[in-house]
Amino acid sequence: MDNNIEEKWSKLWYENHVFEPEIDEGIEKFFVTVPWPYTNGSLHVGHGRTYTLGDIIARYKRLRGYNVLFPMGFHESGTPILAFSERLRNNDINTIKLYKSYLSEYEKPEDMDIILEKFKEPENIADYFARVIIKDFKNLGYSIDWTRSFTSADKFYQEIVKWQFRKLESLGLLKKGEYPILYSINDENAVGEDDIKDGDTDKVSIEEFTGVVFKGKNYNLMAASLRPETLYGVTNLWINPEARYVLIGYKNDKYVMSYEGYLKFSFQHENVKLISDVSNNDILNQKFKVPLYGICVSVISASFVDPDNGTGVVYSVPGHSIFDYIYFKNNNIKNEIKNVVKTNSDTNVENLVKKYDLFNNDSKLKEATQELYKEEFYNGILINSGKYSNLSVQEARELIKNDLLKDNNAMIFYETTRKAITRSGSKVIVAILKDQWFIDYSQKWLKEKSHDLINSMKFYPELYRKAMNDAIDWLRERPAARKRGIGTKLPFDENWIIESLSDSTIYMVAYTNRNELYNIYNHLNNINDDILDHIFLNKNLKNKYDDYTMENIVKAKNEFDYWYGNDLRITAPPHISNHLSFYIMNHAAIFSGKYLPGGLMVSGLVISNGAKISKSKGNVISLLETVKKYSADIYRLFIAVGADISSLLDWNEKDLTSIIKKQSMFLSIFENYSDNSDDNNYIYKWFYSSFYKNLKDYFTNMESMDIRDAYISIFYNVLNDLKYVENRGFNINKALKMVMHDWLIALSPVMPYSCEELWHKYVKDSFVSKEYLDFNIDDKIDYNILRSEEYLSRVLSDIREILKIIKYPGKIINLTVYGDIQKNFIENFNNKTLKKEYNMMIKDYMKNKNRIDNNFLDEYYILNENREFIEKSLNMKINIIQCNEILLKNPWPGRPLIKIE
RNA sequence: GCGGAGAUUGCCGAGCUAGGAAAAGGCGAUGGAUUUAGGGUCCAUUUCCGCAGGGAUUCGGGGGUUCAAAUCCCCCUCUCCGCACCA
Repeated sequence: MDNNIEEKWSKLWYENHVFEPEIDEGIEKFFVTVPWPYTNGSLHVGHGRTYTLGDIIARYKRLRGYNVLFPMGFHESGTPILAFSERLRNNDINTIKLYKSYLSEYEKPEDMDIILEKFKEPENIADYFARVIIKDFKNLGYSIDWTRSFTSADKFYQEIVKWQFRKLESLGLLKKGEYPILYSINDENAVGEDDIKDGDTDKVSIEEFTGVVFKGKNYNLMAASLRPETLYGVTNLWINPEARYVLIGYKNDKYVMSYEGYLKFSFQHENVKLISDVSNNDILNQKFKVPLYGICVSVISASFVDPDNGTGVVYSVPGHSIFDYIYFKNNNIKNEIKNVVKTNSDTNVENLVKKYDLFNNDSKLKEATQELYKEEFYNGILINSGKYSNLSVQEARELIKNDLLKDNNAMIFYETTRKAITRSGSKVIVAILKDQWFIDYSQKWLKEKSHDLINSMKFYPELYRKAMNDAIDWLRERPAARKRGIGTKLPFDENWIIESLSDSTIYMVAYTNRNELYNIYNHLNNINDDILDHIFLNKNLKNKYDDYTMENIVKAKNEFDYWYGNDLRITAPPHISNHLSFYIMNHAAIFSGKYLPGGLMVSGLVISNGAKISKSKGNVISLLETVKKYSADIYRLFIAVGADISSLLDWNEKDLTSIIKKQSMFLSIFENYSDNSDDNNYIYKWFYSSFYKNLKDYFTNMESMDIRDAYISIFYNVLNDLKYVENRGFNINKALKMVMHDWLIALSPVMPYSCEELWHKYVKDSFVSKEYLDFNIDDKIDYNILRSEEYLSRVLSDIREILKIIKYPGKIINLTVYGDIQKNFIENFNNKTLKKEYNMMIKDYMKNKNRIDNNFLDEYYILNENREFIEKSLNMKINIIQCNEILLKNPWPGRPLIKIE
């Protein structure tokens, strides 16, 4: 199908408002959504799966007679667009390269620099890609109602987000608290994955250390540890002889730690004061008391201590730390080594040192440490640890940590899981945000409501219902606002921007009445809560509004009442633990009854040529490129039949080729069509029945969203049937003519362009995209005729099997079909009214019993009707005989006797 | 580690929910047909054995339940995904 045809229909659909539905109380509505795309770049073949599935379902529901709303908007919230724009402003080479590659799909080379220049303003990136994505989606033939489109940066929409947050607040779901974040000291800003060097490939996260306080005469030492449960095994403390240590004041007490540690600590606690530097000798000359345990230990220099990890002070547990143990042995330190954790295995410090030969080869040091920690964490029991003895390591760790914190013997110290710098080269640490806003998803009433909702929804495939329920249980508080990024200002505190996933949980409501809300906002410059309460929650208006506003309010409410409930939302698995959970929980919190989500479809991931799609693998294939190269219908066909919805779909040339072949076969059958036949044969009746059997299977499968199976029936099987008619020597045009009308409608959800073109050429001058398909087709299927054809092919295959085994060439085939004798025998045998003279048939009957067909087809007639076909297929003559005697070896229904001469 | 999904033929993948002659469909391979240059299209074959439509063996490994197990139950091995503030 050439691009001109696609363009033509795309334009005509748009001009004729084919996909812009209006309220019609007489018709049942169906409201389907897919997540709005994020507009920081162009889309690749993987992105297209969800959107295409959405369109296929929208189109299918339309042909089933539903009033279908399939809208689309754009997500512009969050930091990535901002970050990309900033990098362009900084002339970052990789970012420029990336955006040039996006632009090269759409623009002439000479225009690119001008556009790139504009991208230094973030909103231009968002606007630009929203525009090209619309173009991509139109090219793909999506039946989207673009008149209801909006973005998360639109002012009127942000009124809804604010309303939503005030609702959450009134429900007691908003909270404030402390929260650790990744932070750049130089930039004085929170940093995300995008801001960190190699942040996407080597993830940085936050680790919680226990900063244990060792009391001394003049000041305390703070040693940050991940394993507070080993406290009773402490033999000494370590500091680095080369590092700078400082004395700090905090909460009426004095502490010593490395300078780097102090910097981090000061971002995690309030009112931390740097007093002075402290000489290493001063520290080394003192003893410090181990909390809880109570003994005093000395401080020893150790070069392996990293001043930029934790506090730069480490407590030494040679019994359970391989680093400490090796340093003990290498430096001949005589302190007693104490064991405080017991496991049943041989995995302990000494054995691991031997196993990996760590004294001579420290390359495996980290690995061995991991192995030890894992073993002790999961299987360890505390010993020699005072009142904590006999507790499991997991219990003891929590308990000791809490006991230490309670008496100010420890403070929480956060550290990054690896050393990280931003793209601009400044250091990334963990800072504590005061007054972080959270949405509290941990509340029981909300979890219960959400589970109820999930259990009332439809899931495709079913397995995601459990995944969804689990995700809801696992969710706790979620930070819901950030200090920067594109988005809506938090209504209670304008210094905060609502976080980008939290501003997109109920946005589908605005698809129903986008234009009216837009009007109201433009007219009033805001949208009061009482208006939105009225429209969305059916509450009474509190204020008086002018006629224009009232008109829009009434219309907006009608639209919402008619369309809402999002009947089906389609996404990918990575959304389960975030977007979909928020979607469900926010709806459960705010809405009820028919306005709650109706169903969820989760489609598997798309890979490309066997590998995960990523820039580094070089297998990113742009959606636009694909459509240009192949065609929208080919892409859509691949999405529909390439894999089951739940399984992963591999985009590759080989599978694509076979789909292209099938599609061009389909097109050429139509191309060669002419209405020229008055031929009559039972094969046409068979084809007709078989077609409606396939259509019936199509309906069954589409109703349960098994799109692949549905299209194997209606596309592949029907094509094969047509070929079969042709191979049998009959007229393919006559067969095609009988089903063309219904076939094109049924295929149109997946191949809208081809079907639209063929429909206009051969059927009539209306839009196939708006045609309905009759669901009641049972009376069009003649099962007897389908069985006849099955019978025929079974006989043929039996004959072939025999021919294969016998080595001599036969000339004539005698086919003896069952007669009245056999029929009567079966009936009488079942009724136990068998006469004596038939007894000799019993043995033969029993032997073949489970292969006998109990539909008594007129086999004599069928074989005679198809005599020519059989003879031609086998290149042999056949004799057909109807049996009328009692035999030792009988023909039975479905199993004629075959004798080759 | 926890939670989830999975292992079927040369390969990709159905079948498993409701147990009843395993191998749908596709790709690849083989043979044949076709005035097919080649790619194309069609027919057949593609676990093994078989000179009559038959038989045997198979669904990651090992047990069990059952007249009957790819399917239900238990154990083991291996693979993939998620584990949080990021769209």
